[in-house]
Amino acid sequence: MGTQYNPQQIEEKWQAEWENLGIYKAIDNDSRPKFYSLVMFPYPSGDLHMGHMRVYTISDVISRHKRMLGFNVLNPMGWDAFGLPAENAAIKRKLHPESWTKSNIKYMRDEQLKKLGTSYDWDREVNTCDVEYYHWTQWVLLKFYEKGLVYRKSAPVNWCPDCATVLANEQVENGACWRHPETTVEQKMMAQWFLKITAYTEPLLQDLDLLKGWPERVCLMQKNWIGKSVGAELQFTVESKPNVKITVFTTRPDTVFGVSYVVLAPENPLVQELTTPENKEAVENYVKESKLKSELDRMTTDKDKTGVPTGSFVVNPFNGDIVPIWVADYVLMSYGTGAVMGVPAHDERDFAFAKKFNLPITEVISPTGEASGELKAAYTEDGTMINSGNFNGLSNEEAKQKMTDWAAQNQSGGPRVQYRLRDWLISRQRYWGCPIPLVHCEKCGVVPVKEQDLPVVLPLDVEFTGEGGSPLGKNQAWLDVSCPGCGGPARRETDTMDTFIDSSWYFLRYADAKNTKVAFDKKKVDYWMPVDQYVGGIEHAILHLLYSRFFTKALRDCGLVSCDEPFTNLLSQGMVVKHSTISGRIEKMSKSRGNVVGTTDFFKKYGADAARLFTLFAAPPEQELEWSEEGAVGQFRFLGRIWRMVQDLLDANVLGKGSKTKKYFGKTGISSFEGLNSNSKALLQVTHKTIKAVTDDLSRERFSFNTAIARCMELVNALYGFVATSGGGGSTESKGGVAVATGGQSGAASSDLANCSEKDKEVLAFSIRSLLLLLAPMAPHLCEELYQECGFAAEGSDGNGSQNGGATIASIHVAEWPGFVEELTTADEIELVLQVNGKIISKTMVKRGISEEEAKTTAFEDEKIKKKVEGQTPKKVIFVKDRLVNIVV
RNA sequence: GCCUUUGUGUCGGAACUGGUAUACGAGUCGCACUUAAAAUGCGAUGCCCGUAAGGGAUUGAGGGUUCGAAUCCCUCCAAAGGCACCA
Repeated sequence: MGTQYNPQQIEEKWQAEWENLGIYKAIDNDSRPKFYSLVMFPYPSGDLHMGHMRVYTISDVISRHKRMLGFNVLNPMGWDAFGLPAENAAIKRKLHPESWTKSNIKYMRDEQLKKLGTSYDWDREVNTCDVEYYHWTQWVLLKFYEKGLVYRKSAPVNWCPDCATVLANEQVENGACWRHPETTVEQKMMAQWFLKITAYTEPLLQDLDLLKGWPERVCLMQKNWIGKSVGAELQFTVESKPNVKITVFTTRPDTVFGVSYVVLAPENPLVQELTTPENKEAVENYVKESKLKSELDRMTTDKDKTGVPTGSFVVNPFNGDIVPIWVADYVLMSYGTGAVMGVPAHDERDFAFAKKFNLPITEVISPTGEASGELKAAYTEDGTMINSGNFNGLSNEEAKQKMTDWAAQNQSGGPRVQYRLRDWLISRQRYWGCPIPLVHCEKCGVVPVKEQDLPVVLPLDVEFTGEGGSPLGKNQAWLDVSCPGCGGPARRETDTMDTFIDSSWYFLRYADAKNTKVAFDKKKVDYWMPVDQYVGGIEHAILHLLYSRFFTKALRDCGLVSCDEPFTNLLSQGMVVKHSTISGRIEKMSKSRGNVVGTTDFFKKYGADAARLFTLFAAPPEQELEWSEEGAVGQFRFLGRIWRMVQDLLDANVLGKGSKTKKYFGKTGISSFEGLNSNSKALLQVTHKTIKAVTDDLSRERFSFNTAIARCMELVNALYGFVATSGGGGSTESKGGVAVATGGQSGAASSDLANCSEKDKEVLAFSIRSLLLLLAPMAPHLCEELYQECGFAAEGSDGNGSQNGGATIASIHVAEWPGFVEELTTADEIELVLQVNGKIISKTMVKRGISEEEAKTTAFEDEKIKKKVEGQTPKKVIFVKDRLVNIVV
């Protein structure tokens, strides 16, 4: 029997065995309570590193724990396989995107995810670039088309020159492409396909309140992204053209008496119409200049305000004031009405603009109710209305309401809600994506492909030149099609879908992954959905999570699913960072930073269990984790410590098949101190305490894997102490109520254990069994191996059943999660802290559950306390049960 | 500029609803085993004063609430992230 812990010898063996046994298969419509555990599926880029492994480890531990708790667990995996890198690899290395993607998937699945010891139900694997999958992506899009959620419009769009395609607003960060932070996004006017996500703005916003299991910051980010502003629309009639009105949106209708000008965005079509001949040249130049500016330049807040007057004027409907119309690029055409009213006294931007161009500044809200003379800055706080006609004297909050009402009654506007969220631009001028199932007919216009003609298959025989648009546009045979409407000549849409569409419904397909008739069976989806626990990176706080919420609501309205929200609970794990020798800083693990730790080498050297444990132990899941070789080796040592102890006990016939010790325990195992000596009692107590603590740590409220492992380490330390003392060598002393060993050696001593009482050995066996069960979700291979070797597997049977080699092997991963007895989780003696004025003076051992009276008496009898309170009368004595007595003098 | 989060030993981090600050691990040191090293087992280890017994300060800084604050409140400082001319 080898006593060396060698993960290589056990890990692959068990991975194969688990697959054989099929213990990770989810069962549709099972009677057990369901638990849908989901992890954001990866893009098959080719090679996962330890940084990637964190999210899979966390999600896997949750799944395994739930399985042991008796849930019917769905823990699936798949591939977000359409996307640019595949296409770029095709251009660069002359590989077809399909073969490149497929070989990456094979490697990542078989050599990386499986070797991590994950518990996926691979029968439900999905791959978004498989025609069996994207067939249904197209089908879903057609459903949305029927609902009027898909439309084409010509609009200024974000163009990334590096990707050679347009991007959605959500994919633009700081004016640059989300994939190419160095590449400034250009604005282009193009006819593009959009998904009407704005039809769901309010539900998307309101239902954030339902997401109690989401991190607050994610909800907040979505809320900010949706950007609801409640205000009013006000209309200003053009003085020279009474039939032309300028509509502005404002959140501050209360400041309308302070309007000293109105500004149009340079792109506003009214600019041309309202510019007087003498201002024409200046305005045209200004508009031309601002078009040349990049989005990024225009967005910088701290640059000087620019603008030119149009020469026209408008009438303020409230007070009849005549104010000039300006053009300025601080007003954006894409938000609100593309026109704003300028109130310098109460808006910082307007204040800067008015100062620069010497426009009047009229104060209409004052904190004191009196005009404060010359303002040095805009006053944006609340106050009392002044200089505002009939509204004077009101609070500005009241005035907001009353003035909006007034505008509505006088045909000059009314209440209006404005959102920042805009429709989702979904077309991409790229090849490696899901074809859009629409055709362009000369006669009929845009016509959807008939359902029975789906899928529109992406042709594989195309040429990749890397220049001049999508290869689809050059594939004449694919391009030509007869119109589904009139049968006449028509042309396929050459744009493909944004890959975020593929990932907006993949979690539904897992419920019924192999269905060839429909996208998914509604019954199955309704059984599994919503996802009970989703785990993924914070980078998708807006993008993927908002899109998926939208899809779920839209599909619900198509009658295809029943839930309102797809993901009940969300865990956003932190990044894995490591010191980079390139930058000299601690940075996110990535190839370009040269700080990656590969999986294969690590698994070979220390095993997947050690990798998993370190990832879980080094930091709480939401926090950043710094990879450290020493720390990881520490976990390898911990596993070795368990391994050696169990092997020694097996060799000594204290455990395992050769022993007479009881191997099968009920859910709570040994649940009484009866007949135990002090050593066994202490060990049993630590065991129950550990079961309680780990159970609590793994619960959703905490997901505190790091402390769960720490608790297991304490149990192992206690076990070593027990073996040493009970074995004969060394003596025992009590420290904090727990027996600990001093001296003695485990290896030699364990053979002495054979002479221990059966009762002691039973406690030891129970304790070890509990340890293995608690650690099983986190270190699945080692725990399974030792569990089987000890013969704990045949629980419930008479113990003679075939174990290794037989068909009836009961894996630890389907064993029942251990229970505990509350009374046995604490020692009967506790340390009572004695304080004077909140300072610790003394400590003393007392019985657990000591009464207030007794505790106080004990405190006043304590020598150190006596000395401290001597000659003073206690004002107050505070007692906290089983914790402390505090004497206030 | 606005919003959010986080500041605890040499390092990663514990301390759940205010009640023994520094669990667990890493590192370092010592002892045992060994011809030796590694591995392993055992022990020590936040800081200052002290030979010791013991004492003192301490959870980014300062203040407050409380018998008692890492934890609650206020101000400030630092770091990370999000939003950013959104009217």
